[in-house]
Amino acid sequence: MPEPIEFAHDGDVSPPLRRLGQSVLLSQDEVAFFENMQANRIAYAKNEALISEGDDYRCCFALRKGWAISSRMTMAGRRQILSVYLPGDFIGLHINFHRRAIYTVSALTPVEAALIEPMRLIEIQQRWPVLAAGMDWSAVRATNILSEHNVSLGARTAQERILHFYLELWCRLMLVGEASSEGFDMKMTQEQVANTLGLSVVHVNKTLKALVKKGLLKIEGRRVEVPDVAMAVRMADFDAAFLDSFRLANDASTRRDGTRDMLEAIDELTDEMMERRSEAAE
Amino acid sequence: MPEPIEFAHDGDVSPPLRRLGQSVLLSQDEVAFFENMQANRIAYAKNEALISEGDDYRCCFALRKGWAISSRMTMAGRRQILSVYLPGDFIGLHINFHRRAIYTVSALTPVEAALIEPMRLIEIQQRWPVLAAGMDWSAVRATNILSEHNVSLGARTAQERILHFYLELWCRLMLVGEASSEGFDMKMTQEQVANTLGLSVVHVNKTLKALVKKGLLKIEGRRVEVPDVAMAVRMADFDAAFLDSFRLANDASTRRDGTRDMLEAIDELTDEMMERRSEAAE
DNA sequence: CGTGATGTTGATTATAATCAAGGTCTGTGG
DNA sequence: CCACAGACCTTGATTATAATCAACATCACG
Repeated sequence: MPEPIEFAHDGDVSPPLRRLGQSVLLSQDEVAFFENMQANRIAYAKNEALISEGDDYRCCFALRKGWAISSRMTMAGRRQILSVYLPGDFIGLHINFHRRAIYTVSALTPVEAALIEPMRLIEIQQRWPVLAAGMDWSAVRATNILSEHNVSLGARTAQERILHFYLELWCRLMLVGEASSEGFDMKMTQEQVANTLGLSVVHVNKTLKALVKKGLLKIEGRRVEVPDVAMAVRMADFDAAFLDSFRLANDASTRRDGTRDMLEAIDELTDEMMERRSEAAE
Repeated sequence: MPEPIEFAHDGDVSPPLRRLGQSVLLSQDEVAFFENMQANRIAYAKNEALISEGDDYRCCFALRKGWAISSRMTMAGRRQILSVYLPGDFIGLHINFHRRAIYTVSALTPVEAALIEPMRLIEIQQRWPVLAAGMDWSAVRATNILSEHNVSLGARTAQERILHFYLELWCRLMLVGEASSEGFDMKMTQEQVANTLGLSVVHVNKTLKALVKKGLLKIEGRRVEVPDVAMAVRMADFDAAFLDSFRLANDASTRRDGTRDMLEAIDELTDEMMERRSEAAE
């Protein structure tokens, strides 16, 4: 029976490990293997491409520092941002299933990424089942986020969309210690937000102003705060379940960072919302 | 070394197996195991729910007959359809990662589904690696489709969106022998299309009319045809790569159903489009 | 026959895109 | 230290796209 490890400080572990550790109970061996695996690190400058659409380069990354995005170009010349990668996220986990990359991944800020060769992934699947389960969950979570964006794009107003997206980022950042319960630092420009949420820059700008005016957001430069979380969660129809459901090892005892309070608060609001949603359905 | 199996008629195999066989080279044992696994079948009536949002029921299905959809309700009372399941697709492969279902799955037509217990999935992962790889690809493909819908919702006009969606369905149906190179039978109402593509029913109706008028679609009742595939593919910015990239066993020799011609034609158009897209990017 | 679900159409309104112009901030080179 | 360029943000005016509203038509089915 593997014994869960205790870290003196969260700073001791890489963000990817930290995220894995939140969803899965890793043994010392697994931790060692995983941290070791990140030896091969690459730094990317702001705006540099990690993967380009059409490449037949097949490699996956664990994001250690910085933000990245994946995007696709439309023939009409529009860019759609498909996902935002934050520290701790895996990039291109399934790239090996394709002959060539079907999207571009580029650094939003200076980035440090650990390169994970395909062989490593196979090794993990064969020899480290718990690690593999954690990475599976990571992939499932990425799909959940994508689904949630689908709901936003298809069925939410600009205000709801933007607010929802900001809350999502905030939650995700908190889970890797890159945001406090006060707020977070937004690394995306309004244009990038627009390309993520299917809106024009101008409209994003105006909508943000409106949200600030309503007291749903507080924005000073890059700094974002949410004055009234309960109100924001309600108005954005936000449910943290899609970010935080794989709780095999994810109970109170494993969270030593204050993250829990906020996520629990959102969970509570969720129950209330589930009911109201059923009512709305008839 | 397992030997690939040959079927006298495609009708001899279940749609899920047929789809797996297109992406992965299965041995006789694997085929036997997989077909056996589908013993436990459930029939659902039109509109019946296979899985309901909030359920803690955890089971996955292989869809054998009929169409199904997954959807979510917004608090504002809007419904967003997240994915459409066609014969051969897996439903809820990752439902075990969640405490409770985060979306509803319901039958669009009468449905026959094989129930796959969680234990079976674990067994597959441990004992049938090739089968597991095929199912992994299935999951990746589902994510690709979701990404593509994201692009549609965020960066395509109503006409492009609808045309793209119809082409997607056509391709997917051809791969399971439910459509011919002439066209296919649309099982969704205009309202369901609207809820998938983030449009209003009225607008879907008018846009469909416009597409028909332009000669991009031909619609008679449920029957849909695409008079000029090349034109349609170009105008919808359609690239079949996201449906058909995992070609370990997917070369000419494994396709005995005429599907290849059309997909290859689309592939050819794809190269041309890739170039134009790069130009558009600058 | 009704009755309910689906499809169709035109008129009106709302939301967001586009266009155009400035404004602010930051880093760079003179 | 200042001037300048480029990236980003802001704002108002105009236009386009799609939603909403309101009928009515059609069809399948009990």
